[in-house]
Parts: sequence; structure tokens; C-alpha cells
Amino acid sequence: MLSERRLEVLRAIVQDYVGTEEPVGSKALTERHKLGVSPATVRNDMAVLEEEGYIAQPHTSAGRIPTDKGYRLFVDRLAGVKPLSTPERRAIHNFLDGAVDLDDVVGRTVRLLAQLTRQVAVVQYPSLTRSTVRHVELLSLAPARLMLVLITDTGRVEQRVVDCPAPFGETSLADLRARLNSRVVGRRFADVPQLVQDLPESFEEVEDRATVSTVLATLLETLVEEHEERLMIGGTANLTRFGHDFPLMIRPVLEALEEQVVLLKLLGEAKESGMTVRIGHENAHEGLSSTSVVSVGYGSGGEAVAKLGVVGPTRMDYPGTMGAVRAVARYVGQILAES
Amino acid sequence: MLSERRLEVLRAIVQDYVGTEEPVGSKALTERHKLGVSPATVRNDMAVLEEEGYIAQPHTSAGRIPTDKGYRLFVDRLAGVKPLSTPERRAIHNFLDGAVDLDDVVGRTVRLLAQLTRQVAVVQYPSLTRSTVRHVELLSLAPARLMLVLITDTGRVEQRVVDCPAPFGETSLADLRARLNSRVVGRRFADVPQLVQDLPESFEEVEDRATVSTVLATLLETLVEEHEERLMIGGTANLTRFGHDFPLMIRPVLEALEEQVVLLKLLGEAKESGMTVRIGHENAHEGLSSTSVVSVGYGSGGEAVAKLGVVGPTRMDYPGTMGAVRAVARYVGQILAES
DNA sequence: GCTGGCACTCGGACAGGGCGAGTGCCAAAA
DNA sequence: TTTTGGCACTCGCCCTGTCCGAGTGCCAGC
Repeated sequence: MLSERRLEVLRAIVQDYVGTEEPVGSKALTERHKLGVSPATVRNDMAVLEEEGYIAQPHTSAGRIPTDKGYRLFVDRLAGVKPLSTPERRAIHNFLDGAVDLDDVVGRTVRLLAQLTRQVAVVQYPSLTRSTVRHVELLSLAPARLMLVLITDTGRVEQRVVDCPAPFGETSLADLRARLNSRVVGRRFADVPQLVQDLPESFEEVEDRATVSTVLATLLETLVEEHEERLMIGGTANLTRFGHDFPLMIRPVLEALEEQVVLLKLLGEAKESGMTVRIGHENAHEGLSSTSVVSVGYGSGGEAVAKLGVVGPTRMDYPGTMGAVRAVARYVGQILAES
Repeated sequence: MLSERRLEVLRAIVQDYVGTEEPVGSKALTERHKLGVSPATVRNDMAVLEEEGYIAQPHTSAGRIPTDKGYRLFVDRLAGVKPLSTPERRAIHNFLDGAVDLDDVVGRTVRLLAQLTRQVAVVQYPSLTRSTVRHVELLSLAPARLMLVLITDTGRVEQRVVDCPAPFGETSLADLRARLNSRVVGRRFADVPQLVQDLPESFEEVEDRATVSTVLATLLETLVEEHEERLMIGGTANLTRFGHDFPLMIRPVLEALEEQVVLLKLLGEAKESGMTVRIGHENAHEGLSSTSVVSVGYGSGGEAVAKLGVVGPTRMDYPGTMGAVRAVARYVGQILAES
């Protein structure tokens, strides 16, 4: 168990290193922080912290920098979540109000988060399976070709073209549309499969049954397909803020960010409720082993329908970043609830 | 007017520099290319080319590199468009077939272009104003709140929430929906404004007229709003290929890529038909002054509904890039026509 | 107009030396 | 037992000087 003062030293090291981006030595520490002890004492503490693996030296006779483990301790025990300043809160409102549709909300959120945290922002679109159905629309494009449009309560819209095995009359179409909507509107997407499974049988014509089955298959497929979990990223220009060695780091990070699958997994690993901070090697993807990810769920009601977060260097301002992420998530939730 | 051989020297310089990324000297040139003359002769030619502004020396006693003007000449007169190899063509098919909806088509196209050219790919969504209307849907969310959904022949879907000045009955809604669709389905979006302008007057109730006007206003606004010209980018990891000085270049480029407005303007400036190549400072945006943009329109019919292209270092393989861009645009056009 | 030769220029790589920040250790003080 | 000041030591960084070679421009000769 580390003594109170040693924890204080660690906190000071993290704060200084985050601020200056340079390894911090014992003398500088005592000068910038009121630790009430001499550099020599701090040196002893540092030796202990290093032994325990919380800090490390880039090379002999350099200052210390926090390790992933050190940041972890800092985040868990030493740092609070810094609430946003009033101007920042106002900025969130100004930025997010006036969004015209879901794409716009997500787009604005990404830009806002990137700007607020000066890091890379990632925002997941509200998940289909956790949303409820607002409306299902069926359009006839050609005698045997339909377009299926799903609209969710969060404003998300998905559409698919369906090739039918047989021509489908306009009356049958209206019929199907009505039955489908009466069954699923207001229900959660996750429940849709059970709600519609007996629909085909209720049609008399054999061809119609086949068509209905096809339509439903497409509908269910749309719900299931994981790759339809869309997301938007922004603020990649902030990667240049990574530090002096950024040319080496940026490559794998950009590559990871391009892989939506990776990002979705990243956000998916986050806790269901509350904020999640993954530091350095805690991230499964190795391209992100020198980054930290701060993520949190957001939703229109009490329940999270999706997640958002930021990706930045392990050397980041955790309290500030966490504050911004949380505040934005809350406000986006409100916006979605209103629309 | 430059002699044939001097042009040949310029071509060789461009090719070597693109390949090696290093300033190319007279000796190396004669070794790698069968110019049939000695290095001394080449030096004289180089001196002329430099005087004319086609090539430059990074510093005294270094080889030459092409200037923007040099690349321009190369593209205009010395380089053809390299057709794709069979495996590459096959890759395009494999990659693009099986897209389920428009987002998917655009997403796949971006990844494909980025992979083929190893550069940053930009794909614009089919423009609203150049598409035709497939269907207009109106949904009632609350007594005085509607959702307007526009579906285009290219599969693009736009939605907006409309707050009505007064409650709007279900019958009026059905009425409006029917009249709206009968007027605009199959027509080009650009013509929609004239087609609907007298609609409000045809309703008897005063409140309904107001609501209809509101709905139409939202509809027209959706068409006009330039920022709704969406696009998708990908392959930003390829920015690391920029060269040894990439840390300096990458920043402004990433920033420019984040500004959708900038990119849209960039694509907008391209010629309506045929491929456009903008080299270095020919790009209006100064963050992109060390990049070249190759862009081309694509569309389902003979007419272009949107544009796509790639952004890369001025030192790029122009023939190959142009070949890839053109091939992808053609195939995407086919895909859109089919769906 | 082309070629070979030659002197010149500069940037890049390499080695050596001084500087300074930071450390670890120790003996003395609290 | 903990803290402190002192001190020798270690390295990385920066600056400088030197060398090397690629590449050039010029010129006389073919």
C-alpha cells in the first residue's frame, strides 16, 4: 500500500507530464507543487513508485513518466471528473441545438467532442436493436421489387431494396404495410422477430406468402447485421497533437480508426453504465496500445442506446476529457429525447 | 517549345521521383532510362527545364524534383491513363457487388478507392437536386408534429421532423401525401419547387394550409441546404505515405479533410464531365497546396449525379491513380443504375 | 549540338566534447 | 525510522568541425 504522500507524488507527476509533455524530475516537482518535502525525499518516493511499476524512466538520468499502470491508479483514485466551465456548457448548447436530423446530431456531436477535448471523437449511431419502431414503410419500385424503410424513435432510418419472388399487388402491399405497422410500431426492435413470425401464414395467396417471407427476412437481416452499427469519427487532425514522436504513433491509430469493426468493438467493450476509461495496453487492439479511450453510453431515456467517446494519447487530461465526454453524452441524450 | 527529348527527360524525372521519392540527378537518369545521351546532355536539358519552371532543386547540389507546373505538363501531355489490371478489375467487382444499400455502396467505394490508389478517397453522395423523386412519405409523430421522408432514385433517403403550426388530421395527412406524391414522383428534385408551389391553396381549412406551407418549406429547405451534400472519406492512414516530411504536411491536410465544405467545394470545382486533376497550388485551399486531387463525376445514367476522387501527394502515380478513379466511377455508376 | 573532364558546392553522416538535468547513495539530522 | 543536504556519477542532447559524395555548371574538344 502506497502512502498518502507517494500517491500525491504520483498525481503531481501525472499532472506535470500531461502539461509539459516532458519527463518530470524531482526538483521540478517540489518547485511546482507544495509537497512540503525536499527533492531528496521525492526521489526516494519515486524510486518506490518505479519499483511498483507506476512510473518509468525513458532512459537513465532522465525524469520519470507515468506508466499505463500509473495512469490507471491516477484515474481510479486520484482524479475526479472535472465539471465543464460555463462557457463550455454554453458551447455545447449552441453547437447541438438546431440539428435538423439524426445525421446532423451525430455530426455535430462528433465535431463538438473533438473540439472540446482536442482529441479524436467517435460517436456511434443509436443502435437499432435497442430502439423502438416508429414506422415501417413499404414502397413499390417495380412489380416485383419493393423498398423497405425502417424509422426508429431516435430518428434513424434504414432502407433496403427487396427483390420479391413474385409480383406483389398494390392492395396486398397496403395490407402488409398495415399489418406490419400495427404489430411493431412502438415496440423495441429486439422484439420484432417474435412479433412478425406468423405474418406470412395470414396471407391467402401462396405467392404473397413467399413475398411476405422475403420481406420479413430482409427486415430481420437489417436488424441483425452487425455492420449496420454505424458510427462517425472526427477530429483526426488532433492526432498531430500526440507529441514529438507522433509520426510513429499516428499510423497504426489512423488504421485502427478506419476499421469501423475495431472501433465498434472498442466501444462495445465499455461498461453498460458509467464511464469507461481504457488506458494504453488495456485496449485489445495493438494499434491503439499507446492511446487511451474514454467512452460512455448515451440514450434518450434512462437506457443507453449507443456509445460515444474519444481516443487520445495515454498522456491526456483525464479529468477534463471525462468531464467533456460525460457532459456531451448527457446533452445528446436530451436532444434525442426531444426529437 | 520544348524539344521531344527534353519532354522525355521531364517524363523520366517525374517517373523516377514518384518511384524513389528522392531528387533525381543526371547520372541516375541516364542509367535508368534509355535516353541515348550522356549525363552532361541531360544536365543541359535539366538546366533548360529548370529555367522554364518545370523542375526545381531543393537546394544546390541536389537532384531535381518536378514542380507543380512540371506535373501539369506531365499529366497533360506525357502521361496516359493506365488501364487497370485484370485482378484489379476483379477486385472492384468483388468489392462493390453485394452492397445492401446506398450507405453501403458509398462506404465500399471509399474503401475500394483508398485501397486501389493507396491514397485518401472521397466519395460524394448522389446529389439531391440531380436525382429524381422516388417517394415522399409523411408520418405523424404527434398531433402537430410530422416526419418528412424523401427517397431518391439513387437510394438516398433524407428525413426531417416538421413542427406544424396546428394539429393536422390523419385524413388531411393522407390527402397531402397523395397529392404530393402524384405531383413529384419521378420528377427531378430541381423541378420540385415549381411543382408544389400551389399546393397549400388547394386545401380548404386555413390551419391545414399553414401546415402544408410549413411542410413544403421544410421540403424545399432540405433540397436547398448545401450542407446536406454529404460525403464520405477514407484511407486517411495513407497520408503517412506522404514522404519523409509528412509530419509537416499531414496536419493541414487532415484539417482540410475534416471540413466537408472544403471538400465539397473541391469536388464542385471539378469539370462536369471527364476527369479533373488539380495539382498542388492549383487547389484553392492552401492546406491542400502540397496535394493533388483527381476527381470525376459518376452517375447511374449518362449524367453525373455526384463526384468522387482521391487526394494524394503531388508526387503521385498519376496514370495509375487516374485509371483507378475512372474505373471505380464507372462501376459505381452501373451499381446505382441497377438498384 | 553532344560529350567528357574538372573544379566547386553543399547537405548529410559521423565523431568528439561540454553541459546540465537528474539520479542514487550516504551520512547526518529530526 | 524518516527526512534531508551533499556529492559523485551517468547519460542524453546539442554544438562544432570534419569528411565524403552526389550533383552541378562550365568549358574545351569532337
